[in-house]
Amino acid sequence: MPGIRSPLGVKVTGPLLTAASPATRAQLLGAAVALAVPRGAPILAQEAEADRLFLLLQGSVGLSTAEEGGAATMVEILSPGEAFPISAVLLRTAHPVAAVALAPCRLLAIPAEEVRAAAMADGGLMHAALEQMTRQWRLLVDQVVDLKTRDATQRAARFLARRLSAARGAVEIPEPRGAIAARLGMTPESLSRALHGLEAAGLLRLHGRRVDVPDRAALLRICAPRPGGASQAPRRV
Amino acid sequence: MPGIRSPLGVKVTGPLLTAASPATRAQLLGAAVALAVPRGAPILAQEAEADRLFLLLQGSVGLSTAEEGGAATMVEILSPGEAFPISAVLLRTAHPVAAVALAPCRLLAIPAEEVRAAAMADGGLMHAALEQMTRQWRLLVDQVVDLKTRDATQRAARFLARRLSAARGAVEIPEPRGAIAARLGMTPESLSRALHGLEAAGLLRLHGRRVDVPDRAALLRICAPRPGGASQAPRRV
DNA sequence: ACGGGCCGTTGATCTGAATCAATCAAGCCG
DNA sequence: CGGCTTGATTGATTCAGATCAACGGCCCGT
Repeated sequence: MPGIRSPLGVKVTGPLLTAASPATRAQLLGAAVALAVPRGAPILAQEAEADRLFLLLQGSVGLSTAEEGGAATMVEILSPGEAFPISAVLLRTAHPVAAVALAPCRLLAIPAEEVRAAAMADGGLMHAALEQMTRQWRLLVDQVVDLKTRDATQRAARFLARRLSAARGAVEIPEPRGAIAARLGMTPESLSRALHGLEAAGLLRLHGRRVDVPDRAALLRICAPRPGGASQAPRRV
Repeated sequence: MPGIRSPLGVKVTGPLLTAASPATRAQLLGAAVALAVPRGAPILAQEAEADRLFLLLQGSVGLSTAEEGGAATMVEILSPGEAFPISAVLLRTAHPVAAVALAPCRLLAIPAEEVRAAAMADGGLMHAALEQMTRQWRLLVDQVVDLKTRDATQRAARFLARRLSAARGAVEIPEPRGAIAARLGMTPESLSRALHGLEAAGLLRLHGRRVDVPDRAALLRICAPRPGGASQAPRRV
């Protein structure tokens, strides 16, 4: 996908804006404000109404929920190119999850009013928004399946494999271990053990925040669903 | 929400169609075909391209995924009023989950072409589609939080409480126990123990497929997140 | 350079839920 | 009406992963 150079001089990629017409895109980018946030900074409070649409250019943003009891969960980790919170901005509803920077981030912020006006005028943008929500839904479906049918080691292996585009190579993990563990539904201790177990099996090598994966296919081979999981659907009810 | 009487004589409710203009709605309902399917019947195969949009009028439909290994997961259980697969129909993409009747169902099927044409012409329908995808996304967010932060008993209690509209009353559970257990991420044995544990605690009474709940609030009180769950987000990284 | 706090790792123990196995209730068909 | 298949329940056992606790390294600021 070709990058689009905004008036701010930053390259903008991501499926949402590329689906808009050039005129719409120029309009939106003209209203955009670039910002940088340090690791750990809150970007969006839980249940807040979104007055801006954020485009993640660099870094990593975690979507987490905290219940009154104090327990928090990392629901999703967003990578560069993603926009959020799409539906909260377009539908004028509160966003049920908080967004926090898990690594130093560069973001583009577009006023919600502009985005809504553009979506009204440009059907392609609305279509792309539906595509993005569908994509987010599918990612959560995958996560639910993972949580229900795979053990901790398999979930960790899949997480790394998904970050690796090529068949072999290195993955950068800029997020703190605790955030990854929360995203994967386990404790930091369990994540550490899973990762070191995979290293002991020769499937990867840990170098601080870099992980070398000699063979992505081998990593995924570990992830076959457990023969008898907590998962049986009624066959032929 | 007022019911809309279709040419087929069935009452149609649900947020998707009520958002369309009367003309669009009449057009879609004119093309609709009513059908009834028995418990256990497949409605939509996994990864299939959807040629029809289904509206669930009565019964219960399960969305499940099966991986080659044979393990299956119940991702979501749909109630009357829901439409599926919205995004697969509108975006012409394959639906990643299979749909199966968990109870005898009455459905309305609308050809995909009609729905796409209507969405093109009627902006309200597209908007409603985005709303519905957002709703589905939020339901999955809730499910992920449940799986990560609540134990089996709490998940079972929340499932029942969510089916109960009033503060007290009876819930009908037409679905087989195995399907519910799969939706909740546990085995049928664990679900049985959780349910009977709640009954022993006086929070509900089991009568076959009917469950009496004397106090919904008490049921939900059980569900406070575990003080220290597998859930800590990085605080002030 | 030095202290201190935080993050990640490692070890020991405990527990919730899966698994294995058997029983029981209930449709359903012949 | 009785046998048979299927689903729900109960019990015994096992195990993955949470919890509790301690340690080491790294980065921070002074």
